[in-house]
Amino acid sequence: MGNMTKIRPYSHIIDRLRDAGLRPTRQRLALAKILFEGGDRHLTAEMLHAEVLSANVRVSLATVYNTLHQFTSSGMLREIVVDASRSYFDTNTTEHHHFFMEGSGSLVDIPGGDIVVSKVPQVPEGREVKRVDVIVRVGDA
Amino acid sequence: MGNMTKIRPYSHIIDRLRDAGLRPTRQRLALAKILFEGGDRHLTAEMLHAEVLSANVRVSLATVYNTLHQFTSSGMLREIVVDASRSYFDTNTTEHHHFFMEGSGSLVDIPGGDIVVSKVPQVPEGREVKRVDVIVRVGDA
DNA sequence: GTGTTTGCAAAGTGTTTGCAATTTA
DNA sequence: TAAATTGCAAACACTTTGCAAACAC
Repeated sequence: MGNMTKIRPYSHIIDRLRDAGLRPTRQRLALAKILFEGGDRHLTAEMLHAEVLSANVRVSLATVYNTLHQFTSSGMLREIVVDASRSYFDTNTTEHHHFFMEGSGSLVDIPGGDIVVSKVPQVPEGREVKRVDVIVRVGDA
Repeated sequence: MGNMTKIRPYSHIIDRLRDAGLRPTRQRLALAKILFEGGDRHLTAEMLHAEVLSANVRVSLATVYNTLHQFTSSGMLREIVVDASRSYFDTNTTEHHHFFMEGSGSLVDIPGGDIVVSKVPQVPEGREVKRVDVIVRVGDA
């Protein structure tokens, strides 16, 4: 049998977009394919833009930004802030944390269970914890 | 006896600047006074700039940025990233973590011992952990 | 006096926006 | 065809930089 990944149809991506209320346009399909069929990834808008272009799909940077935000709003991506001057988008939306390599500016996942955050103090009255981010900053090699 | 805080001389601030190899200029003194005599604070460059101006000390925004970076390099401040697009500077450089109030964009300290991060996985070979940041993101009231 | 620091205004970065043209359903 | 989406270029917010004038020692 051939490589299942390669002959995988677009239908599941199309369904995912439809479920999020987004029309499966050429641009969104190309971006979703890169984001969701490459395993767990951490990309900035510029990185993703360069990657679509190199796959020979013409998409503007503005559309990349719009799309990343739409995907984030519908829960398909999570935005990660490690560096005050660019946003990373993480395709893994399950509970987990990150190593941040200060030299290369790259992120590496730390599986959810591998870090335990305990004793988080009570949140100021009536408020709700949206998320706990743990970033382990690692120096150069 | 009078209020010790009020009559406290500038000499200790001057010493602190000198120890960091920084000349105690009018601008740096005014900024250091706001930063280090107001307890634990979390300020952006713009916030600090507004505050010096309202204390009637003329300092340019460029100098505020320069000074914040000089203070950070010499360990008097710590930079905190919670929001891609602006940096906060924390006058508390001891081990601790933060609540981030998404509505107001404000930070609240969580004392060092109040959160326990355990089982941080081994860092990729030969690298060193510089810092572990825990940010508890809290929704609006 | 000499080297440091400051302020200004210009430049830089990553990101967002307005709107006409294009595409999807 | 009606509504959604795209791309462009301009606008933005925050931050950095170059350099002459002002300042500290």
